[in-house]
Amino acid sequence: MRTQTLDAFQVIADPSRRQMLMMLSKESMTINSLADNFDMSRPAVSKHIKILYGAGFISITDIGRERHCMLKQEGFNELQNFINFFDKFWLTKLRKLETILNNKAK
Amino acid sequence: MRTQTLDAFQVIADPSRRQMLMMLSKESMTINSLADNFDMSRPAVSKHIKILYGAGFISITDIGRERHCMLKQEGFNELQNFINFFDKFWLTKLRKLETILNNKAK
DNA sequence: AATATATGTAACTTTAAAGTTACTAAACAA
DNA sequence: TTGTTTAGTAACTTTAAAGTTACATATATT
Repeated sequence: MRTQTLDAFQVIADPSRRQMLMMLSKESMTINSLADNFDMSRPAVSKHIKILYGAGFISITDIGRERHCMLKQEGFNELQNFINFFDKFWLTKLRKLETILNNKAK
Repeated sequence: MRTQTLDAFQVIADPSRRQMLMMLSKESMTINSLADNFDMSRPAVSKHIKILYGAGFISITDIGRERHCMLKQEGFNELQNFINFFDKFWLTKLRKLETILNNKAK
């Protein structure tokens, strides 16, 4: 696995990482407690966490030898912007259709 | 390039495909007119379009030998659900914070 | 009919993401 | 101090996404 920083879209392209984000929406978790829920080695989970951290999806607080991961809003911003753009597109399209229908009804 | 169907998240992980979706939000375009805007071969664009089509991001209307591509809402649904989930998460978190602050102010 | 245009497909190469195992380092517990 | 737990890193392998070129096919155009 490459540890080079991935962009927000690449980050959520991986199902395991999306699953990790979902789990972290319930409670903050350590690397090991996350790893318990996945069918992959602990180092693999560790690298996913590094990627999530690097892209601003989570923050990490070290408590002794444990690393506590919790969600961070920053990473989601680019995705929200993308989706918002197309939400507006579909809304505009719908309005145009309504206008056409209204004109026909006259 | 594999032509196997990719999920919605994998589809938008590619910057070229996101760019294609942005362009199609302005106007419907043929494969060639799309390809003119990218620094890659026409077959490469053709395969991206196939992927976008396969995941429900675009519909295609054949007119003679031309294929006219236009946006289709279906492909965006899964992404919207994902983002909505976390939008709600942040909103809930904000409300909890407000409650705490209000209690302190008493 | 011959030619040009628009597109798809097959076969191939390159690259990097995702995983593995083995090892290291730091914090804690005995 | 010795051993256990938590986590990161290095080196490596596998796989598939992304691109290429060459060729095939169908529709227009002349």
